[in-house]
Amino acid sequence: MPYPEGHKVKVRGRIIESAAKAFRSNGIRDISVPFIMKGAGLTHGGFYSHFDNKEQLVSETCSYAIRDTIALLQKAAAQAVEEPKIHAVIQFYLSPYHRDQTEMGCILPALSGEISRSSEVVRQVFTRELQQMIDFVSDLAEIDHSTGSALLSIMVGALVLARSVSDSKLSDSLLEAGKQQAKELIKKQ
Amino acid sequence: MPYPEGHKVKVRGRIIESAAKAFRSNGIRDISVPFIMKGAGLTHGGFYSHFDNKEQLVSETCSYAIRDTIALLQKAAAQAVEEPKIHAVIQFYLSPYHRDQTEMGCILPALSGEISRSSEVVRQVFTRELQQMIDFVSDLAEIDHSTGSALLSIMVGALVLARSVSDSKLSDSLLEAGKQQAKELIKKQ
DNA sequence: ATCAAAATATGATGGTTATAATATATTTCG
DNA sequence: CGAAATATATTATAACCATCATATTTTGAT
Repeated sequence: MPYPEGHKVKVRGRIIESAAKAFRSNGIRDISVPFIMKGAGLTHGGFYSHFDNKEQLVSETCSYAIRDTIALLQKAAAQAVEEPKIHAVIQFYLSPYHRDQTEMGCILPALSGEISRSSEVVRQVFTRELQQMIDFVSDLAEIDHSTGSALLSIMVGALVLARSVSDSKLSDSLLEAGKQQAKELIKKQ
Repeated sequence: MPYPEGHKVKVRGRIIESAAKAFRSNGIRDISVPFIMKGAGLTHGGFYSHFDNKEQLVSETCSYAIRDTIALLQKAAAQAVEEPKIHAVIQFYLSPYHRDQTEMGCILPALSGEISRSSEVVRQVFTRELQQMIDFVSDLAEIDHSTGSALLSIMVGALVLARSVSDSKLSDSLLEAGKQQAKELIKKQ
């Protein structure tokens, strides 16, 4: 059994990380397998010994990236001292920083458009992970899942619009409006 | 001057309509120039006598499609009899019908992900039209533009998530939650 | 009917893509 | 140190794309 224990698993992980970065800032369709492999420090040929095809990578990357996003938001929540944790999450999510750092942030605004046109398999994976995301925000805000869904919707919608707009003032105001109403939405319950 | 008066303008319009349909249900990157031309009843070669390049078509199609969407929502508003017009718009926007008829609906959930990664020119056009959209919903709901932005955000976010999910129950509940909170959001003012 | 202009079609080019087949390099174990 | 196994690289293929150059068709005016 040549090659160190778990070597392949590690490389596979690196490919997924590379894909997650690339997909977040450039979408799925615009990123090629060779480019992803280069990002993992490899050449394109080896790809198919790790994954059956690009679709499988997309599925696994989605799953990874949402879990990664939840971890990121958990960290944001942990930073809260006085304010409610959910406020810290909203504040971070709809910050100019998160808007501009597409490489690291939540995949929902970046990829959900493309996911909606993806294969059943990809969408199934996405569905499972989105549930987790809804659970996370609902629990944190101590609201029911319906309100939690709406909270996530406003966060995703505001961020995706803020990113599409070329006028920075309008972009900022979309974030601000989203933040304000997201907090209102929680209060009501 | 051969060919009827305004012939070229009409054909150009048909190309844009074809592009709007195709982009809405399949995204920009996944739709080729030959495919768009076929949709307009033409072959690919003539494309470049109508547009400088694909980017220019994308810009004009964006502009057209948002104005088209506003018209669609105006029609929905006109249908309202008892309820406030804005309720009718929200009801339509977050309906299963609108979720499933990607070919005709609003382009924001379908394309804003890709727009955010598009060229400055495209994003400028998008910005101008999005402003119109915010004006439209704000005026209709008689709310300020900040609240109007948030209203649009929740509508877009809920629809894009509802479209990405493979479980129809979750999808429906995302729409429902969005509708409910969208209406709450207006009430508060 | 015919002609010239305008619109469209055909065909070609250079690039990129996902994927597969084959070759090479790397590592552990004997 | 050397052999076998496994991971990675190289090269190849077939499809598709945006764009361009050239040919053909369509049309109103003569």
